[in-house]
Amino acid sequence: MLADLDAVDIQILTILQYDARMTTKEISAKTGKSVTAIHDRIHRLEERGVIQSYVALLDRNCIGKKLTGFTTVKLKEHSDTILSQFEKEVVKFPEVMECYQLTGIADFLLKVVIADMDAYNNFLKNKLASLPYVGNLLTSFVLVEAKRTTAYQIG
Amino acid sequence: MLADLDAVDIQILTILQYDARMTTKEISAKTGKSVTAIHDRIHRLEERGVIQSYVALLDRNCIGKKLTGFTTVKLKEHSDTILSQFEKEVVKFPEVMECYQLTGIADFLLKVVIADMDAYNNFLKNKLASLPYVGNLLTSFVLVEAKRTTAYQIG
DNA sequence: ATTGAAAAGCGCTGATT
DNA sequence: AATCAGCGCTTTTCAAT
Repeated sequence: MLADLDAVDIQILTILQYDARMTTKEISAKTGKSVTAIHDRIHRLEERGVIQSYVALLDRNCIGKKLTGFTTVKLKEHSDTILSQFEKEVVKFPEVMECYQLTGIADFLLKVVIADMDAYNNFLKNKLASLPYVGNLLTSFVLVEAKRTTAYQIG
Repeated sequence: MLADLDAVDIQILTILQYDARMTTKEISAKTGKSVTAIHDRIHRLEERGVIQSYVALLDRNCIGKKLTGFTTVKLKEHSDTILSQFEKEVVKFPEVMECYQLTGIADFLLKVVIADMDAYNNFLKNKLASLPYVGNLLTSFVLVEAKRTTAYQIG
């Protein structure tokens, strides 16, 4: 599962995490390796699953998602069945961008990205709270997004 | 800021959010529009900032990041200067993937992705807690990542 | 494992309808 | 808007070291 990566692999991954449109030629120039070598390495990184996907990141304001919130969820019961049943249902909501089962005070943490406060309220009342065994809900809203990256520092 | 997008734009954005490597030719086939039309639309979506970037997403297990945690931070004082000073410093840590200023119980929420529990402990003690005006820290660890997507549902 | 060169496909532009 | 043609660049493959 843990892939052993040499310095060139790390360079490639670091570049592609920030700009997936960089050409093999440009990466070749930056690394001092040949175009084919870069091409092969990228191909192997994809095959090994180190690179999972290439995606476009959008500006959420441009598509009318003005509000981000984090909602912690406590369930009323905690059997494996009930936890996984909740998980199975909650991930279907498109507003739920992320869902984590956590240690500590709550059972789940949801990151919700949505149009506005009315929509959030509607999501909580009509969608989330209507799932079975949902107990306490506690929501905090994002005032400032100081940092959000998908790029890991490698090595 | 809010871009008005027609049905074809939404189709394009939806596709590229999941697979940024799809060619204009393929998108053309899926949408029934010409290749040039798709090309122009993508170009305009990039220029308007609707599409912010194209990135590669990695499997964090492959690069040795086994632990994800959420740490809430309360500061001892809450002047604008102190808040923005903290923000400015905390976003420099590469372990901090996301940092939000929140409403409610805490001042900041950090998403931290890191090698293991020892590294997290070290991060908290030697990096985070050493920033000025840091008060209470509360961390929850991710047991299960049930959903994590970068793709918004549009429209 | 890396290289260089050749082949095929894609992005991009401009002209035309 | 769509089609077509054309150029350059990129990807991809192959033979060779």
